[in-house]
Amino acid sequence: MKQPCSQHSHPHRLVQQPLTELTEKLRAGSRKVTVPRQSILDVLRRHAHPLTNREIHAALGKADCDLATIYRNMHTLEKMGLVKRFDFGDGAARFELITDGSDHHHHHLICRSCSTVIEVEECFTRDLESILAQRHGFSDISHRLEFFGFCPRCQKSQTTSTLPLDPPSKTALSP
Amino acid sequence: MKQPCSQHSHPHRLVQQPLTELTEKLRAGSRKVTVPRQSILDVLRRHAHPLTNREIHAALGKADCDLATIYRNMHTLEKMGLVKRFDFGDGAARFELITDGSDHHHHHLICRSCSTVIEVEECFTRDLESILAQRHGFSDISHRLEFFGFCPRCQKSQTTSTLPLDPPSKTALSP
DNA sequence: ACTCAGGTGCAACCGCTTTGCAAACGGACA
DNA sequence: TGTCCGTTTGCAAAGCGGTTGCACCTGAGT
Repeated sequence: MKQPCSQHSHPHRLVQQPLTELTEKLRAGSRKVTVPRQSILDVLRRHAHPLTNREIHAALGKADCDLATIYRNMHTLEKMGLVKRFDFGDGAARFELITDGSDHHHHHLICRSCSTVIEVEECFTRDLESILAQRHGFSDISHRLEFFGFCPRCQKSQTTSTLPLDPPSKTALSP
Repeated sequence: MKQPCSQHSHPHRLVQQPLTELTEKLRAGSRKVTVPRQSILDVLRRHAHPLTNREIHAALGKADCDLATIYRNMHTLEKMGLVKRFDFGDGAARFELITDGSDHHHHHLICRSCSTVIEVEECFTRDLESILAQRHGFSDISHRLEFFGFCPRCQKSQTTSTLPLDPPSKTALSP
């Protein structure tokens, strides 16, 4: 959440910067390049892992906008292929910027205790998808796949306490 | 939702029936074999695919109980290993009975349009799990995997109409 | 039958998300 | 630069899945 000097220097040039391919895509869809949209894209560009709408909202800082605006924009950006939606199963949608224009299919390994996120490049399901398409006549098959476990740090802190064997956490993510 | 003659015959024997291993498991966990619990298990036993809490509630029929009771019981039953929770990504948890006592790991192929569910036995992710455990030091790795697509019937009905190419459905499930 | 931990119904509540509406804004065009 | 129109925004209310506190009820051991 490091923010560049926001109060004093270049106050009117900051928002103009990300006029890259992102804004071009927006215009191509007869979508307007608004301040909230640029700020949201900027926040996502500065974060490696998927963010919830609330996290985006919190990270906006001075460029604050309504939470409803973020929800609406994430739908728009997703539909335009600028952003990808992930579901960690905790009831809150998460979003990642699609940087290079191509999707870059990947999954995540999430700590059930501290919600640390690690990107997973491997995906063995493509073959299975075509098998399923053939066998059941389904088309446009896609999948959702996420991994859950306990990260090294949380394993240690659990061992010290009286490790609750059954449901390891109520507050954090669980599959 | 076929219900056996409920009004006139054997009114007090109907509920007694499912005293199988299920109820034994309940007792083993110092859990009581109550009418709502039996009814819920009975509903799940009559359905092949995962049901939401609302669907279970609707299927209860005469043995109606509060929705909150179902929510509470699904947690209990899940914790006791009688029931398995699935997440199709539409915000509502779904539950399947674990019939034979063993988990029987599987996934689902879900139609994005009509929500038809097909069971998928294959799963290639076990190897990947151990790779991830080694590489990142995570423990107790599990995964969530579901497939989405368009079933044969919905493909046909789409072709007749002016197929909306982008977001195929707003009401149904989408990954 | 007595007793009590566990379970239920009810109603209020929580967090994430959507929506209706009036005002504000972006961008094309004159 | 000014006008215009469709898009977007802020605000507030509501929808929806799920949880919780509390008083009452019930299953099951004695």
